[in-house]
Amino acid sequence: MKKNMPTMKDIAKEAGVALGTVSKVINGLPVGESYRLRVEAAVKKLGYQVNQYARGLRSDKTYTAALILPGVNHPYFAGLAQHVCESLARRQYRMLLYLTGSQPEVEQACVHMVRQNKADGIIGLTYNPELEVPEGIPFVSIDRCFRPDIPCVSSDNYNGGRMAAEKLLELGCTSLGFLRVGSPLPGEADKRRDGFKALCESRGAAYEELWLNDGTPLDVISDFLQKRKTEAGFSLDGLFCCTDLLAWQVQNLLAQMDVDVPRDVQLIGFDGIQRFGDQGYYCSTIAQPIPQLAEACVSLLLDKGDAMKPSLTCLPVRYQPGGTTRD
Amino acid sequence: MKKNMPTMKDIAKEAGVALGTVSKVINGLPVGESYRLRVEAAVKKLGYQVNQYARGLRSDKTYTAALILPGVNHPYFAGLAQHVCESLARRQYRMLLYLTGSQPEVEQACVHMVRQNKADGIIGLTYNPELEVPEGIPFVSIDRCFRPDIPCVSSDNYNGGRMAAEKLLELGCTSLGFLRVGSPLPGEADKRRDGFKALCESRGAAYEELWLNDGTPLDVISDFLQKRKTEAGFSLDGLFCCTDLLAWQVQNLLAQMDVDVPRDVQLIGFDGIQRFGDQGYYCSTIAQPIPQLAEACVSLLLDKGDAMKPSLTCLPVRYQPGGTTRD
DNA sequence: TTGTAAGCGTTATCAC
DNA sequence: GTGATAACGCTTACAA
Repeated sequence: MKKNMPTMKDIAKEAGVALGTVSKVINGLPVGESYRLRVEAAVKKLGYQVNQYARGLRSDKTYTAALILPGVNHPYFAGLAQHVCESLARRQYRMLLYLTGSQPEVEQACVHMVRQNKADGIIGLTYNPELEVPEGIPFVSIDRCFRPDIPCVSSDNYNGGRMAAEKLLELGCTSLGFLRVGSPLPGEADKRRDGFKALCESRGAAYEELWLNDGTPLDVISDFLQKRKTEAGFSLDGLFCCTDLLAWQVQNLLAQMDVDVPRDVQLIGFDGIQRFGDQGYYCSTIAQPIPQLAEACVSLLLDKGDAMKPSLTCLPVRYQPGGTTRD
Repeated sequence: MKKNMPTMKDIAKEAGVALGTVSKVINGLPVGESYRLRVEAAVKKLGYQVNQYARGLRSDKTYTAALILPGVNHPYFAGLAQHVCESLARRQYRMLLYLTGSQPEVEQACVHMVRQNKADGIIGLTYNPELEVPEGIPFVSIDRCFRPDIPCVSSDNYNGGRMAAEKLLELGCTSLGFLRVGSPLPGEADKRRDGFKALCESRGAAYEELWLNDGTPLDVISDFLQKRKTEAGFSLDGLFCCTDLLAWQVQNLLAQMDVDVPRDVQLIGFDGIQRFGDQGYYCSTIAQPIPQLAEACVSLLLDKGDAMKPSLTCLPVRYQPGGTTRD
């Protein structure tokens, strides 16, 4: 493979100039016009490509960033991967993708691997609360503030929760419920509840919640819902689910119970997941601004201003009707 | 960043051995027991990590592979990315992800970038029929045979088409239709039609088709369906759609037309896409074995046997009921 | 302004 | 079996 790959030396010989001159031309440093033309011609003629490895070895700049995610099969993660990759590409960066399955040890191993591969930075959506991040390598965290010196980017979960409550009340609900299935480890997404609850209380609306961890059988949710079924319909008339996935599952459970959505209960999810990536929403939802989240991460990681980096960046969310509310 | 990173030289000094000895220990080459222990202790003490860039520079082995995809937002692509990444990780390889938006020039640019970054190989799902692949860098293609010397991996699309027809006939259909929206550029997926049609003909079943390119407005499909609506129901009683996405769109159109699925028409898609990645199918479908496809690609790319590489590897598909058929 | 040469952290080839 | 030493392709002082 490298056998046939021309090097700067070859270019220098072909163009009849010195090695250093070639390097300067490649890197856009000032050089005599006639020399530049000769070098550029030789580059084209031999089809020269810089060897990023050699460059990285020498100058500690690899134009590569690593994205660490639990997986890429879930639409939210897929969206992040897509847009982070695009944001990086816009800056001529390549993306190394590491998948962890949310296992703390794997997350840690990924960080070590990144160190080996000398990426210029890491964007990570991780759960390991004790993740060791070697200093010197820029790290931006998604949805999780796990160290004050590591900038975290997330949606404005708190306001998202508030918006959900506000919307449900605006749509005529009087008795609200919050359902949550998620990681037992704390994260920014937990604020969805806080915002929702806060608004309920400030408006004096009835509030109830079910807080579960990942892995809880659906039966538990089913029971919760079943107990609230009344002859006329349902004792709660507005439900906020912490994710679209949960909202979708709840929708199915309610359908099985002959509770009509949105007539008997109105439902709002969170995330803004679309079928097949772009074919419409599963439910009314608080949509996360995924492209902007991605761009914020990349910008925070690479656009080195001298400015102090905010420890938390919250991007505004947006209410998206999707058929499970009466609007 | 590198300031604090210990190098082999540091290890050698710490352990009081020569540089070459350290290298041998790191690479598992035979070395005196006492030396090995000393080196290993030093490695642990200083927290040494190999610099893959330096290694790559020297030995042209980077333990990195590139995956080139149109995007990662669509569930099929997301599944491929997920499983290719896992298959690579199992072999201690990292994955560089390049996204092209199916644009031929971008695809070509990605191939060039990979060359710069000296990946050990490329797995690509590309459309550019004239994609130039520099020799010397292993390339495995997904769903597209575009050069005889480049191994292609895909599902057994032909048999998938046959299975769809067979299943529809088995379920009582007598008048079958094939619907297709896809790239105008030829690919392995086109064989879905061939298999479907061949089985229809061999069984003497009525066959009809609609062959469209990406970007065609839904109205065209809608018109096609509308024309086949009869008083009693629908003039076709079995429909095979070339993708689950199309099957889902057709399902919606039929619902709008008050044609009942699966009562009036039975519907089979292709791909095996699940909602939220793992929450059940959109429709009855011919499911692609995505983990196996990924593993096949990686194996073909990295497991260098002296064996000749097959120019086409077709993996078996599986029929998956999903509510749009009467089984 | 241009050319020269010293590394960057590894691996691999030799003498010892 | 072990330890110098020369590459690998590039950047960057520094000298011409």
